[in-house]
Amino acid sequence: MTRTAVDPATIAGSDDKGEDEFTAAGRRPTINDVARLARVSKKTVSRVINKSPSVKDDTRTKVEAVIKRYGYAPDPQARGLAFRKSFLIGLIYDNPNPQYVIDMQQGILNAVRGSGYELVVHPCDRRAPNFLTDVRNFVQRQKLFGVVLPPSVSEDERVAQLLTEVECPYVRIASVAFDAPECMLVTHDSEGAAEAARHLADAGHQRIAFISGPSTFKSSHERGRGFADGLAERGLELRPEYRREGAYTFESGVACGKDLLAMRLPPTAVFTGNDEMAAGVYRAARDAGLEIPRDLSVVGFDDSPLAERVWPPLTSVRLPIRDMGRIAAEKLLERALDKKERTQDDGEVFPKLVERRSTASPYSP
Amino acid sequence: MTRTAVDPATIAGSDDKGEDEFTAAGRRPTINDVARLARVSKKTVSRVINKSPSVKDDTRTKVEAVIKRYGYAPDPQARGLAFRKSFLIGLIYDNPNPQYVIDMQQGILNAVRGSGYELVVHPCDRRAPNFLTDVRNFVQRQKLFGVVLPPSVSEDERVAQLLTEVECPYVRIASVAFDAPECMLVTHDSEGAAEAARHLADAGHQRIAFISGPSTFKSSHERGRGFADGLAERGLELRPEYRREGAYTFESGVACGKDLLAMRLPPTAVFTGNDEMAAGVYRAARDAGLEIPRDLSVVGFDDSPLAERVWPPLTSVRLPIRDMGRIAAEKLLERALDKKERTQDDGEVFPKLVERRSTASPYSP
DNA sequence: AAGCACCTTGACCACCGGTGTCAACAGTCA
DNA sequence: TGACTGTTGACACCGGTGGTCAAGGTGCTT
Repeated sequence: MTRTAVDPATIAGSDDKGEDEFTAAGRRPTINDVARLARVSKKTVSRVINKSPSVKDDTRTKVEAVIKRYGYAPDPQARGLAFRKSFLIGLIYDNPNPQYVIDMQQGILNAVRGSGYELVVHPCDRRAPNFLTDVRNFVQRQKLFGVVLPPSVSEDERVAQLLTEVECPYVRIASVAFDAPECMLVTHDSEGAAEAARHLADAGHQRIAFISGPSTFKSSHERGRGFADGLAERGLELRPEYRREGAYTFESGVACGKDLLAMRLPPTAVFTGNDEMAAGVYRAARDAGLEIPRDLSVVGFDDSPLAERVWPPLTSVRLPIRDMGRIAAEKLLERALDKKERTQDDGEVFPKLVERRSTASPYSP
Repeated sequence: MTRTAVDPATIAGSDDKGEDEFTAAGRRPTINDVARLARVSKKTVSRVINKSPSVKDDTRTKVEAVIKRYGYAPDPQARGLAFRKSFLIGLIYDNPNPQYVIDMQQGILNAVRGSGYELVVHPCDRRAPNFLTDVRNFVQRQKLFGVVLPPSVSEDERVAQLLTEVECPYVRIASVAFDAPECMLVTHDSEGAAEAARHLADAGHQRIAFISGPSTFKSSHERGRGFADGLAERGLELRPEYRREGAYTFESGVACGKDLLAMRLPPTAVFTGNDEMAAGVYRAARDAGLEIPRDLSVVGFDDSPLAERVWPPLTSVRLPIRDMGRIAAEKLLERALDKKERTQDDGEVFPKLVERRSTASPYSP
């Protein structure tokens, strides 16, 4: 039986500082030191570290005691060299939203904390000519253990194909499933958008607009589709003249907002693909002399901190981004643990509408 | 002469995909392949990679041609194992501001792009009991090439001492210098704060308040000192009763703002330690029925995107955070390049006041 | 009691893909 | 001819891993 399992967690999580000859000096114990101190061969130490089943319990205990006592942790470089793998998880992203990225990082780190894995971040530009080469170099040279792909990189089939080619495990985070379940974390954006639609429809709005993100994001379509479906449930239609395509930026939100409000029959409610653009609509409304929510209801997407900082506080659809990062990383790590233990999470999360004070019934003078 | 120089840039920056036997398969060429194809020993290839001066020019040319043709790049793990160093730069931070962190990351990555170094992020909690052990484990196990320390971690002498112990180069980013020049990047926050003070004083304000960040940040004191100095220049005093200590969070901004505005003689202008708290003051002012800037002038610090998204747009002191990240990383890399080439940047940056629409002369009815 | 299989362990070697050390081999100059 | 310098390669090593095989212990069977 070949064991490819790799899990230094038990030892890497140790908070000991080491002792004796290893305290003062900067020198850390090696596997040879541990072998000597435990009076076993280094091969046995290796067996313990890699959780080989053919080690007697008291030998294991003895070795683990020495490991813990002297704060030994295997050198990831040496181990990686032998395994032809590193213990680095890559986060490849092309996302303008800092809060999204930070939360995702935090989530991933929560999952790998104390496991000996580390997180390497790699922002990129999907439109750059050397984008794919860059990603390939990054993944292959670092021999990444796995990568997490949030939108919009997750939607790029070229990236998925490339990672398959170089045999690098990945988890794609996206609003709908378009890959094998173990490679996907589905966020069901459409559900959240539908909830926003029902919320606005139930408030009595008829002229309802939608500002999407760029069409290069699948989530843009998905949020649009969910929103239209939600309106349809209430017998309303998302009319083409009330649709605009933004760029997920504040500025594009201002522009689309101004454009919508300049219509002969402007909308009384706007749903935007993210909070940044909602903030842009706030600006447009203010410039048009309109008051939110009296003259215009606004709903955003992301529930970023910004939603609480603008006035009035923005009703927004929340995605549990930290959890997403955590689950994605867990899915990667599962593959190393021989799939023994599966977490409860099935690779799905659902958004949820957070109601604040930016929506009201349409004003009828 | 022992060469510790490490600079795979020339090759790591290559965008070639390789050829022949290395194109189709996932297999990448090793140093042995290059040696064989160039008809030299692998040691000589190693010499070329490490820019050893004792290689004949035509040998070097020959080897470099093969390297380029087959898209060879040395394995960072193997190299690291031999060097007892990795090619990973750590960013250890304890900072609640996502924009700050993302900008810093981006700056660091700009500096190391194409150099073969990668960025490993390590958020932490300075107050956690295992904070130092955690940092030590991270740095030592990964054998980090160097670390960048933004505030507030940069201000922690225990961290600096620990890094010195384990012989890990670091660059501390802070508002004042308190370490050797090659270890410091000074941001001179006090200058920006003074500029804010002069701006408010020149507008005619007399009752001027300051909401600092937590006292665990040296920058809090530094910004306060600079602000007081700026006021003093104009013959004004920063009175103790107009000082509050916040936590760099929106909520703390609201609280301190409400507290100030409830005074018998409330301030007519407020300077806050960051933009988040300024947004909090906005909220407090609105809740008190005050209009900005008519009834209250506000100046923030950071010039985060938030400054443009609130209404009215916030006047704020800008720090060039991306540049700071870039310069910090460059300072680290310089040490590898045998200090031959020094960049122009001396390890200093200066903040700058960005005037928007949140300040005016005090309202006198 | 002997014979047997099985479990556990270690000794040893090769290997991952690079680097340091040192010696050998030019070629040049005195 | 010898000393010196510049260039190159053989070999051990970084700190782990896998593989093979044999030694010793255990428990089981007969």
